[in-house]
Amino acid sequence: MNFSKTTSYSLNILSYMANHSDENLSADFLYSQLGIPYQYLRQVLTNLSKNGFINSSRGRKGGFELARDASTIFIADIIELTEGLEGFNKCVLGFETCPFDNKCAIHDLWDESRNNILKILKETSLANLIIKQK
Amino acid sequence: MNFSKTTSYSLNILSYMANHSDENLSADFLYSQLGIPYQYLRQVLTNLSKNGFINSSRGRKGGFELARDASTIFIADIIELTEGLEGFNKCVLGFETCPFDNKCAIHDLWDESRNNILKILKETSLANLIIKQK
DNA sequence: ATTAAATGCTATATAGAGGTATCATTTTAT
DNA sequence: ATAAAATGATACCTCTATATAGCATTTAAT
Repeated sequence: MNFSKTTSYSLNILSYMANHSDENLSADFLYSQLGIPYQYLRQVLTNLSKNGFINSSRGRKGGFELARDASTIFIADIIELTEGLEGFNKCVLGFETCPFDNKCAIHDLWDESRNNILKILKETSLANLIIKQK
Repeated sequence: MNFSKTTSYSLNILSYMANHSDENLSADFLYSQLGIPYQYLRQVLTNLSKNGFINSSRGRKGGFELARDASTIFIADIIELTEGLEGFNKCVLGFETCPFDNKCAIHDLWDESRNNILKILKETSLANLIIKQK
């Protein structure tokens, strides 16, 4: 019951970038700042780049930076990329058709709480993270 | 962002048993009722048995049944066994010490929602599942 | 007693997430 | 031009959750 490491890594990278916008950040530098294994960090960065969250520039002085304004990148978007949001639409008991007539006893309570979380994820942008932090 | 299959399997098995208390259920029969791979089902049953959730009887006419009253077995107890509840005490961004001064921007909102879920898990017993179903 | 039906136990296979290593390519500084 | 510093791409390793298989042991029915 947790987000994957890849999701955590991605969120951390992007948060860091949002806090250092207009700076070109190399994988080496990010490695020194975040506690992410170097080679895996590289892969995650590639993934974020290929999917339009960040831009990359090659060669000396190359690096990465946010591709869009931090206010337009929502946490849910990132999670959607890294592990999908399907988990938020599933029965607690783990079956598409819940054995209890497609609606087990805690379905309602569960859905309410889970929808709260989903709402947070969809409404909170990287910019929100920065602003609220300060 | 989901419970493990082992957790789902365990919840399903125990829910089923709560709905069929006083019946001795064999692995073969449970296999026919629940969609759980047979050999893995056996392992999960052994795990539940070793940890006091169910009793087993060997030999012909052997099988499994709840070890305690359904009202005393809470969903959180089961999850604690199968995958632990540590995930509910972690920072969204996945770090013990959140980069944002140990309290990132969505920490509060997040904790509230997550605590709601945890509360549900701790307060809902197998008996509640049956009762509410009817 | 013997057999059938059940669990107990344990070894092994498989798939995917996470992590490591290396070479190719691009760009900048000299 | 050349070397250094960066990303691009890709192959492979490792660990764990999940799944499979089979033998050992127990119990009940005959």
